[in-house]
Amino acid sequence: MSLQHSLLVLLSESPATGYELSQTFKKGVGYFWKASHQQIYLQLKKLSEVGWLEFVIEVQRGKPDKKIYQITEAGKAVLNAWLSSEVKPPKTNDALLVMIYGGKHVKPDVLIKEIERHKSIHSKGLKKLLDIETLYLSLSDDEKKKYRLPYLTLRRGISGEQSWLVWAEEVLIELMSD
Amino acid sequence: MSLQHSLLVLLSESPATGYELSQTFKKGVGYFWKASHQQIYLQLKKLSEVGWLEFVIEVQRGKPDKKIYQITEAGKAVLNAWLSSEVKPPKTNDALLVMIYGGKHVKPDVLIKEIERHKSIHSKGLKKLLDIETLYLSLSDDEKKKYRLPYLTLRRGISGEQSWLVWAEEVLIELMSD
DNA sequence: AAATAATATGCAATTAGTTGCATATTATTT
DNA sequence: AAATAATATGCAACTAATTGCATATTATTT
Repeated sequence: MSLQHSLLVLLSESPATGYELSQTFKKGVGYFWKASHQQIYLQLKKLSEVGWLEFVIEVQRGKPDKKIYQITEAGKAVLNAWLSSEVKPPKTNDALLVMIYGGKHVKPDVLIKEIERHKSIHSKGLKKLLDIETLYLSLSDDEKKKYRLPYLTLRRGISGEQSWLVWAEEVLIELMSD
Repeated sequence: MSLQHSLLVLLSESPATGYELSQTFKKGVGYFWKASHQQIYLQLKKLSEVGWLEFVIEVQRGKPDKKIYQITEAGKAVLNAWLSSEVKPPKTNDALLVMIYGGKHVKPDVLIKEIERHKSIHSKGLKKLLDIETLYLSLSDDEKKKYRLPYLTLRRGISGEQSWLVWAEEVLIELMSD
């Protein structure tokens, strides 16, 4: 179950609160992992109970207290073992493709509308990723070296979105030629 | 929950057994939906109970009996309503990207080996999809028209694999330049 | 000969993920 | 003023998916 490993990877970089991690998934690395805040808190608790994470509580004024988690040596050992293991490719379950597959039962307009809506979502997603890339490319060479591997994952996020958008254009052209 | 809708879409094409549907997901349309046979049987049972599917039992010699499911009129109505609804884009949870993101904790060789392994899996997957495309392209124009929309989904399967393989090459070149 | 695969279906325990709800305070928007 | 968002954490019910196991027979592979 790789949510735990995703959390360990992120925390191996720097300590963080559950909320910060939730935001990271929402805004930063959602192109390769997504999880609800409830799931994240649940797993952080479990990881703490087995000793792979520890936390300090920081009291705040005007806001709830923070629990800042950081990875333990045991957590690092587990993470390193996992990083040397084999993982399964992700499974694809894409409801839009199911819709297109069965699309002969509805009018092309219906499909076109939904594909346009998804196109808009993907375009926004791509823009976010390109903004992150712009930020990365503005770093000094030393800093770039530090984030080289995360940048490679971002490249996948970007290339995946771009290829999706190219395909969506192909589909729209085909549907509109009716 | 779109496994039910995936099953309705497939059965709107022609009646099938749970086993055949399971094979279809394994060999034909796994690029946009995957499900275990247990999950498929569970959902077929549910869909039958609510009247969206019905089945006939066919006795076989030397093999277990078959249950051939087909969509009902109620099922078609539900499917049509769903085909006109909005669906969410799929969520991506890719453990290989998590590994690459945290890859500074292991030697490049370790990452390279796992990426090569995934590359092999993806290449085989692409070859399967290209074989299906070859089959489609060998059809008569009339038959092609019949499968035009499923072919568009296949195009996504293919373009997704191709873009992944291009990206993987980029990553390997970067990792091997160390 | 034994193990595995294929054909076909299914039970059930376990794990993973989703959704709604909640607490409490401040800031911003409607 | 009321509603919503942001900051932060969390409980719990429900749904979805995974995994292991099972039945029974034949065919193929080791």
